[in-house]
Amino acid sequence: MSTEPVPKPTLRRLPAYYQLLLRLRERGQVMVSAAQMGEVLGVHHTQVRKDLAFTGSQGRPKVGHRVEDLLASIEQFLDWRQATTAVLVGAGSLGTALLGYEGIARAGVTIVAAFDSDPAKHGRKRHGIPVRPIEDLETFAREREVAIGIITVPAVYAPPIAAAMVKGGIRAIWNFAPIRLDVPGDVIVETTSLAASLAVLSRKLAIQRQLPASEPAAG
Amino acid sequence: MSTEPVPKPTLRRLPAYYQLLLRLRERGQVMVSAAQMGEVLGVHHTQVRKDLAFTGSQGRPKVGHRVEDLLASIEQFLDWRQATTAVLVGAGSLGTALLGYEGIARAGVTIVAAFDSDPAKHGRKRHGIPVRPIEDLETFAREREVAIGIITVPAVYAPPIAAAMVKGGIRAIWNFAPIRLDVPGDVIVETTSLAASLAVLSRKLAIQRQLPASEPAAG
DNA sequence: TAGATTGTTAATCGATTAACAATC
DNA sequence: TAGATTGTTAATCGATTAACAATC
Repeated sequence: MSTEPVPKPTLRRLPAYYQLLLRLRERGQVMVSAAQMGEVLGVHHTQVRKDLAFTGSQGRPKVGHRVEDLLASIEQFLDWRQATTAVLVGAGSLGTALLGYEGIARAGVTIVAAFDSDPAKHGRKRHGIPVRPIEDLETFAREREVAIGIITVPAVYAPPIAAAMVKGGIRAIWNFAPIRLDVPGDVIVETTSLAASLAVLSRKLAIQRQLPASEPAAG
Repeated sequence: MSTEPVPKPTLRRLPAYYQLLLRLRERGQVMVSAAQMGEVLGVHHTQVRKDLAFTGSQGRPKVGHRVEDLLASIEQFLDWRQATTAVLVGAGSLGTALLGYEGIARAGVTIVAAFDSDPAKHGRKRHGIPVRPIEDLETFAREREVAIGIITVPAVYAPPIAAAMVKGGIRAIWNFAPIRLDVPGDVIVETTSLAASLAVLSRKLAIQRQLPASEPAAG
């Protein structure tokens, strides 16, 4: 596998390609063109070709790509075949949803424990995953050699939890709190925000409300 | 309110600023500089200034911005003060999490009903919101003049649901399915993907595994 | 073969960062 | 005042789209 830099937008599109390919396979389709994939997903065909090229997959002129090959290329490129363990901190509404999110399993990631500060949740299970006291996080992570930490707590609590994760030897943090996490350079942090997406929607709606009878404007 | 085009990344950062400002206000802080905000959130200070300028907020040299003013500017810019109703289709794991997500209420959006194809869920409530048969979606949307439709179903089911929403007069769709939704030009579609973020993390981890003892690489 | 499709190189577009003048 | 901070203009960087040669 090459470690060549890949545009972040490319990485973000790969799961959409992957899920489309799964659907095509299910329908029995063997070959697919970049144009077809782009059409279904709303991505320019040139863009699709570039993205797929990054994964190392090769197509054949006039024929397209083998669905099976593309699935394998994406899996390998994202290292989804590698079994990886994770813990999640913050068993609230979003956290619980992630515990049941099949996209995590698809990426080869298994959440082996959840942690929460609320004693009422300790010992209970969410989607079959036990909830433990947050004090046990560091020890648990170290002993079980956990690779990924998922943070779904309010922003103020996120930095100390990240620190405990790092102490516990965690290699990567999937952060849902809107705050910068200060970690050593070899620890990966990927921050996600549902609110970000909602803000884009809010703004588009605000503009639409301003322009009642005309066409929608950009921005 | 201006309808000038605004960079999408700017819109996506606004909620993070907003939540930080809420925390600062709670701590009793009255003024804040772009540098401070950028420091906490990991955003370049020039970027913060540009983003805030889009909302129409003005700061004072040597003093900074009033926390209260920034909160008001962002609320107005995103039209969060406007009461808006929404429905959600797909009361699974992610859908249920969204029903309990406080960020939606903060944006002035109230989810008034959820819809699901599973009869076992009909008449039940999730986070206090009733789950109804999917057949009632269009009529409900029209009668209640619902503005936003949230789609949290598998990709194959998303297009017909989007069509029903459009028929029901919905103005904007928040789409969590990895598929393009074909809607009239005056209907807003904003597509979000949790898997996208996980793919970025997967790739970084894959590269880290390839370079065991050296520094992390890009891409 | 002809033509569809791939894959790559060049051009355009958009966002971020740097530089700097304005100002409290 | 001096210096910190704002806000804007210019330069850089990165991603997308267009053009086109290669090829099955």
